[in-house]
Amino acid sequence: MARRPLSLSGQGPAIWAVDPWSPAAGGTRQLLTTTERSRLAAIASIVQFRKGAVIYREGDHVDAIFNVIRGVVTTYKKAPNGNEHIAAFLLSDDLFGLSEEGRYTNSAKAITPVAAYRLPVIALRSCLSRSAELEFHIICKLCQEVRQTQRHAFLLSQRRAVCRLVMFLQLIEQLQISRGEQMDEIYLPMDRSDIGEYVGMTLPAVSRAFRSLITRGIIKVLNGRHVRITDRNGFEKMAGDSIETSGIAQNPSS
Amino acid sequence: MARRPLSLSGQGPAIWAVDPWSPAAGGTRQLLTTTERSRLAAIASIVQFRKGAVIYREGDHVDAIFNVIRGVVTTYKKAPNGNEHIAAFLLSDDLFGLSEEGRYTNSAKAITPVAAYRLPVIALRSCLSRSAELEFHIICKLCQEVRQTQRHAFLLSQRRAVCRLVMFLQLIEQLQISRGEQMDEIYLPMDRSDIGEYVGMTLPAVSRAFRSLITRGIIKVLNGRHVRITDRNGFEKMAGDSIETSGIAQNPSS
DNA sequence: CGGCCGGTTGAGTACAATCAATTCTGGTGG
DNA sequence: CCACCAGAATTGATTGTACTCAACCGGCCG
Repeated sequence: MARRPLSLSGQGPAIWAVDPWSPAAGGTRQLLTTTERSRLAAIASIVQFRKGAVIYREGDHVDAIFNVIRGVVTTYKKAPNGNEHIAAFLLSDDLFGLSEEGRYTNSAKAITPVAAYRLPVIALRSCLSRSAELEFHIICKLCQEVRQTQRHAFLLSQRRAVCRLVMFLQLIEQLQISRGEQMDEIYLPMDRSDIGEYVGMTLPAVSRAFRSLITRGIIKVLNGRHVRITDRNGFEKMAGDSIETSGIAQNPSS
Repeated sequence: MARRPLSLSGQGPAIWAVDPWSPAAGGTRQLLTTTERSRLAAIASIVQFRKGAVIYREGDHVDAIFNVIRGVVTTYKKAPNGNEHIAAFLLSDDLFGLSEEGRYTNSAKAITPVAAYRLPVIALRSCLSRSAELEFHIICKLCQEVRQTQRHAFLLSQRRAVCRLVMFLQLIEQLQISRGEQMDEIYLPMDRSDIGEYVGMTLPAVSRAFRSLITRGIIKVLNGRHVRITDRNGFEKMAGDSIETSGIAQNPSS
């Protein structure tokens, strides 16, 4: 909430993504050059939000987009029946503030304490129009965004609950690996309810799916938020099974 | 399949989308100027596909992206259990060929006869790097893409089948309205099976959901592919209900 | 006419939603 | 330090919905 002029934190806005076209150009990395970052810093301010704070609401007039520095943000939408659906988790170096005809298409809230750059669209647009290079980097990030959202949709299309949960864990793990964080265990910055709203199941169902994986010896959960995969093979298998509840290896006929 | 040098069909590649930031700048419209289109035409070739033809496969090396001229394309992914999941339906003036590190992230196939521009990425990149304006239009289109994919995910997060189907019909209707096609009835260019793979249900379930809407007098189906909404009010209601099977108007307490 | 394909319908079952009770956990104050 | 509380998370019992498998229909083409 507290908005203050850009101080000396970081080197300016940052975008973490992968070039869609260069084969394996170092995988995911920082796309912006230092000059681009400082140019963006010139138009940005830093904003901070407490855990739980709503950053904007669906339908609000858009005058800025955001770039996460620290913490976790979710974008979400209320279903007509009252359920909330989480569209995405945004981590550091992610962008958020997607809009349509000048209105935000989702609401956004901080699920941890958050610091972010606030980039006014007017200034940003003129900044973009002067640099094809910078725009190209935005294009790369947007492609990343589309891929991520497609993976989310793919996850949601799975019928079995455990399967959805496993794919979710894979998603988060992939995210953390690409950011170079610890690879031996998965850290979940969100609570069970958030997970449920993301994977399209109720809170009890999330809990049961976790239990199912634990009793099968596939994962181990430490503080509720630290997950360690104890049976990588079974884990991957779990992502794509239809009915085979236990290991009753039914022959893949046809 | 038949690739031939660009002839005199159309005025070159086209992109149909909405500027995310200008409030109601004419809604969805043609983003590219005629000079941009002819500049792209210079590097494009026209390709055609028969109904059912696979255009590329997930994991193939990427050397071009595509811009639909006529017909309908789907991008899809095979689930580990064998189910196919449709990520998107692409219509005229849409782009497809999303990739990651030089590999297509989905497969693509024509579900009707299709004509498309084929834009080699190498040429396209150098074309983009010379025009910030053009890149900005691509950015707008990508934002559109993200929104559309988020709507898809939102649809998939709904639990009731009829609800998903109604949201699907709304999606298609919205698409056709924004393109200025006939608004009195919805035309479905895809078959029931495709619908099922998009909305995450089995073919019988799709059929039953249609029947449910028909017997309730909410829609009327003509040739299987032409849908007319006879009870707009009930239709919208249907999009967001939890259990209320019939019209047992239970008071919206709280 | 017979087969094939897209689509519909029917019966039984499995999975997750619902509602509700209970445990666990972290934080607060006595 | 412990009792207490509130919120998060787990577990239990029941019900409903959509999946599965299978039969059936209607149009189209050979």
